[in-house]
Amino acid sequence: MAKPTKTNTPITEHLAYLLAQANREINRQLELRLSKEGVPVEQWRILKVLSDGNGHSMGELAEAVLLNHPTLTKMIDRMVSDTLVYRVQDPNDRRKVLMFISDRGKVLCRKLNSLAVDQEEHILESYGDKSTSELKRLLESLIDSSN
Amino acid sequence: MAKPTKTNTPITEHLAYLLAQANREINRQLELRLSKEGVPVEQWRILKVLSDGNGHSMGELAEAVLLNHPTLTKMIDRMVSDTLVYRVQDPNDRRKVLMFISDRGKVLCRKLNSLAVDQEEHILESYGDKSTSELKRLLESLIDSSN
DNA sequence: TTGAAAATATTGAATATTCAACAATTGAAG
DNA sequence: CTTCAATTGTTGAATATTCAATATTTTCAA
Repeated sequence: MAKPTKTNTPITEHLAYLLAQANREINRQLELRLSKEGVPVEQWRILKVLSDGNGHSMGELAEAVLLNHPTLTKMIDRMVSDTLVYRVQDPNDRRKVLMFISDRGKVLCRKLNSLAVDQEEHILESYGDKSTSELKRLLESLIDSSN
Repeated sequence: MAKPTKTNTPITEHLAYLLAQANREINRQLELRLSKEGVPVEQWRILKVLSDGNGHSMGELAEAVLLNHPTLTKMIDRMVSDTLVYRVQDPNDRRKVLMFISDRGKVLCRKLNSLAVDQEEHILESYGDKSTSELKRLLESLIDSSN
């Protein structure tokens, strides 16, 4: 008795592919909005994390904004040039650098937040309240289960 | 009467962020498996799309594997060097190039498929059957609603 | 207390991606 | 038909990312 031949799964049915596709699409839309202020998505994330007013080390930041260290260092260099953020050496551990958001950064961050909120609202409209919160829940739990 | 102050949404609650995070994690795991054969995820996708044996134009491929044209061209150059795929000029429209998978490509693709299936099974175990299929359904519908 | 290992951030070279310009072909309007 | 705009794919320069090596500071064991 032959085992039923496994139909070769098309790529569009792989979870990894669906995630990549959805991520790409949503990110593209967000990028489009944020480009009104000429800011890449990653910089918005950085500003948002720093906008709690606390100092965050580079390692912490890299983790939070999903960038690896050297990439973050170079992006922060640009943001320092633009006076959106600034570095302070951690007095408690001088290996570390603490990043802070500047006043200019805060102003920009508020504008970006409202652009991002626009997008979320747009998604809620076309995709629905229920689906959105359910999707978020499932994504969180997937992320959890992957650690 | 003051409108209730909107608590500034932390970044971890944005759909765009959750998608990026989940995508990154799942992709990292897949990358790890495929690295056993020394092949990047994008090349696996290309092989998988081409493994239907039909010719696919560069534009079609770029769309399917989520790469933009110049990036795809250069990746295909590498794959042609590795004799995994080959180019044929489309006889019906000589602007187009049709890509085909080679025998060597097919052999590699089968190995990669089984590595990818391993991963999907691993996800099913830790994350659950029900959650996985529900997540896939929601992602598909999000992608649909974004077009 | 000293010295080796670990943690943290940055740098520079190698690699990859993207943008804009280009070349070739097709389609379609006049 | 002819010409001009649109489509398709590639190229080269500019930009960004990554990997490996480095410098600095801290931790901790002997």
